[in-house]
Amino acid sequence: MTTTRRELPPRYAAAEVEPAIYERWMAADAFRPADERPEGAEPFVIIQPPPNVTGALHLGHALTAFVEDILIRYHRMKGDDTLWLPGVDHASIAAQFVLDRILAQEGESRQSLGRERYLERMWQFMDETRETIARQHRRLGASLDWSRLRFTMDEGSARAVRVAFKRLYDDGLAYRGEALVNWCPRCRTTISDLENVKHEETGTLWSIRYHLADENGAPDPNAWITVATTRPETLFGDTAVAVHPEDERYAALVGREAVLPFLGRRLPIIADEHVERDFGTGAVKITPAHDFDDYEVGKRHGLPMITVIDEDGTLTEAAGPFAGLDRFEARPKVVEALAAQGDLEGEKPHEMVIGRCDRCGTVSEPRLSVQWFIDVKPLAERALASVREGRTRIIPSHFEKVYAHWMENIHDWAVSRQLWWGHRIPAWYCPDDHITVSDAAQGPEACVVCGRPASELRQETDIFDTWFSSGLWPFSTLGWPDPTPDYERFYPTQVMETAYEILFFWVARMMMLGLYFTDVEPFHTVYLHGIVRDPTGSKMSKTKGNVVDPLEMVEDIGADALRVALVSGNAPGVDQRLTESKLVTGRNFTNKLWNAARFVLGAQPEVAAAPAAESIAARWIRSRLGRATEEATHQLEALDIAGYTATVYEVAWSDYCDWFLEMAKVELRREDASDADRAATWRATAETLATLLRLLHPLLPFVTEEIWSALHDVDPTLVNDEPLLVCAAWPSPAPVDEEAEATFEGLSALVRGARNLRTEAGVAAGAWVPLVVEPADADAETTIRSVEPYIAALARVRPIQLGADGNRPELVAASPLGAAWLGVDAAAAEAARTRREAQLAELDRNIQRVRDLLANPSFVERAPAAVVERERRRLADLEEERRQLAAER
RNA sequence: GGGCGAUUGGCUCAGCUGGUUAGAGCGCACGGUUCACAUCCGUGAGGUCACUGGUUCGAAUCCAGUAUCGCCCACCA
Repeated sequence: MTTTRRELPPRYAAAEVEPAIYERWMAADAFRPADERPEGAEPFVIIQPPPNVTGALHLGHALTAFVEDILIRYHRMKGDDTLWLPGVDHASIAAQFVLDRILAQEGESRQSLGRERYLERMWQFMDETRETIARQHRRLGASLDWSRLRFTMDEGSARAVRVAFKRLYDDGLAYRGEALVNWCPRCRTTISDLENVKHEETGTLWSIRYHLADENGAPDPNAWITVATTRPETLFGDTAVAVHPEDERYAALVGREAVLPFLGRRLPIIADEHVERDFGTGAVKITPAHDFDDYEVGKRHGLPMITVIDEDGTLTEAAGPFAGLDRFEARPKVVEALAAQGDLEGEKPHEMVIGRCDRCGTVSEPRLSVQWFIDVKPLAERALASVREGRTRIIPSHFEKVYAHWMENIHDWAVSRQLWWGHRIPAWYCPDDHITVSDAAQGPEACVVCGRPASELRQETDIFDTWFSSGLWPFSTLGWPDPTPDYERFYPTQVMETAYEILFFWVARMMMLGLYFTDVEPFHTVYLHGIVRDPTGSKMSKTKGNVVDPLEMVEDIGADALRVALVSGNAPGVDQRLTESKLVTGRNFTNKLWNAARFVLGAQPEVAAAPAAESIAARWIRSRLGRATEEATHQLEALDIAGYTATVYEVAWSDYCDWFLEMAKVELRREDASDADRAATWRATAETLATLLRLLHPLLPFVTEEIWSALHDVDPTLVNDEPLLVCAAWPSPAPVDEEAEATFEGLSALVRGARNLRTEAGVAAGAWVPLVVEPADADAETTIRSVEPYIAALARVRPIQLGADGNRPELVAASPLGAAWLGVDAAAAEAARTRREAQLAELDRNIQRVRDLLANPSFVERAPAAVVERERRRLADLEEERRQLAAER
């Protein structure tokens, strides 16, 4: 019977091979769940953060895709009913930011196009970038179910948004009202607390005299109260001056009035506990429309609220002579004018915290305006309880505290945005300003209050914060609010995986909205990964120019290699630096596996296998792979990605390649082997390679698939007649073969010992030297005889003499099978004796340590029996080793 | 001002609920044209696990405190 042969090219050409493999997976429809849940299968659904449509994927996306892909591939192989749904987020503010920039290059702008044409242009832009993102995900190997691709601006999302909002409104949790919000004068929209990023900056603290009003209300040139402010340009909006109620310095002034510079408005001097006596002058100007603290003070004291800064950041008419100036131009001018009239008492640098727009970096402006809000407190309570009570857990767990702290201090969510790109708020106003909220696609038929027909209603022009639709993602993508088959089958989900950076933005919102609308936790585990940084630990950013493009990396070293680089040794929630050496490690690993496969395929004998007894090497590697399977399975179940990676890396490289394949070579090349023996050995080699490929597949999907298909070509039964690895089964652990493992332990110790001796004795690497072994007992002697060819080849020793002829040197290696030494001359042996003595001393130290431990009655009494037993065995092993090393001549 | 995290060989990092002789990759040293792989193979050096105290038979691991670094949250103008 002749065999089919397959050869692999010398180099794994990732850039060509990987896309072709993805095509094969797609053609086989490998990522789409079966039409119905298979009998007995467990659901496993991962929620992926839909990337923003605004551009290309970065390394963070790559890490996200890799972690999730590893988990989903494992669960798919395991036979679970898996779903990993791809999507894209419309990212309203970010998208507008990007499009505005593009338009600017074309000499156009949002304003010049108008809402309708702007949105047309946006859709066009989206169609391009959405495809880019999908293509890049495929290039990374992400096994997403593309048949379920969703977009937060599609009709399903739009309907979910309307229904959700109407329900919140009907339940009294969504409301419209005037309040002070963070405003970005550049983006000209409200931004949420989360989008208002605080920066520590050095500003100036000015002390300004506000003259007291005399009996006629005119400023008294000789009496004043000095206020401290960092924002003199807002003084036109002042409506009071406040001091602390118990501040004796100012007690007499409370109830009197001060006069506002430039405008002459009279400001009551009020007492409020909000004022810190020790800060500045102890007196504060109160500008309720431009400061969150002052706003609260203003509300408490019923002060007027005057807006002096417009939506574009320029001063309003209320600023009198300074009207029309930009807020930052106005500031020095106001200071100058105050100085000119002698009312500037002082200025000093001041460390302060300034809010900036997350998107564009512009200093945000507290601004009084009418907005839609959601009262999220009741939702937050449930979301908090879910995590506290363990119905949803967060990995790593310390983020549970961070989450709790945020939930406990949550404020109402300002959800309206004065932007165009997004879901328009489904609220309609009649001429009497009655509000009608409707979830119907075509809007309400009439005003719910006065019954005016739809034709007289106008819809709110504001849109929703992007995160409102993202917050519905786990269920809106499955068909909610309808009880669709997907919703019934895949909701609630299992794992939500994302970067810790968006814990509040997204995860918290999904928890709150999910619980509120579906009455169940949207996922049971939140897995948070860290940030990928540059080699110096800096965050990657376009402005710093230190951005690594994952797609370039992939073209260079392959998606599998990049995956190893990003995923290995990275604990959840911990930032990592991506270094050149990690990338090289990844590349080398794929290369190693590739070459191992080349060897296996190339070593195929001419004659096909006939049943034969399995060699000790094959038995050992099967057993070893069984243990690795068990370990990897536990690690993947526990979401320990780095642990899984380490396990399979180790078993592939050091066990399969370094030990097993070297032993297989011995079997395949020994002259006394029959064709049947060779065929059997080769078959075991190929079969165990297949098992290894299954274990490695989630980590190295492409290269393993390519090798798998070569094995399949050679003989489909090698891979259990499964043509595609992606659809193949996760291995069930082979039973442990105690005998084979013990034998291997003995032989590997002998080989290692002999290699040590070679190096120590300075034997040339290629030279064959005699080895003498003194077997520990009769069984050991039998065993040694059975593995002699392995020892000879791996340690490059020949001949191997069993039993000492009374001429034992001091330089020996110890092993469970017995002591061994090289047949080299005395001088060479002498050269290494010192080292051997050091080894003995080390052994003695260890023996003493364990003896002491066992001699300690409280250890023997209190430590678990298994621990004591293990120490006893260790002592025996150490003593045996010492006996062999130091045996009398 | 609160809170969280980190501190382990030259570098980058693993070490779960306390029980190994503290690991890996890179780097380093020595030796290798053994017919899969130099993107490789073999051997080796290198760590009082930041510091101080405590709990325990036993601590890198738990507790308290200190130091340095980083992050998050926060309405002192």
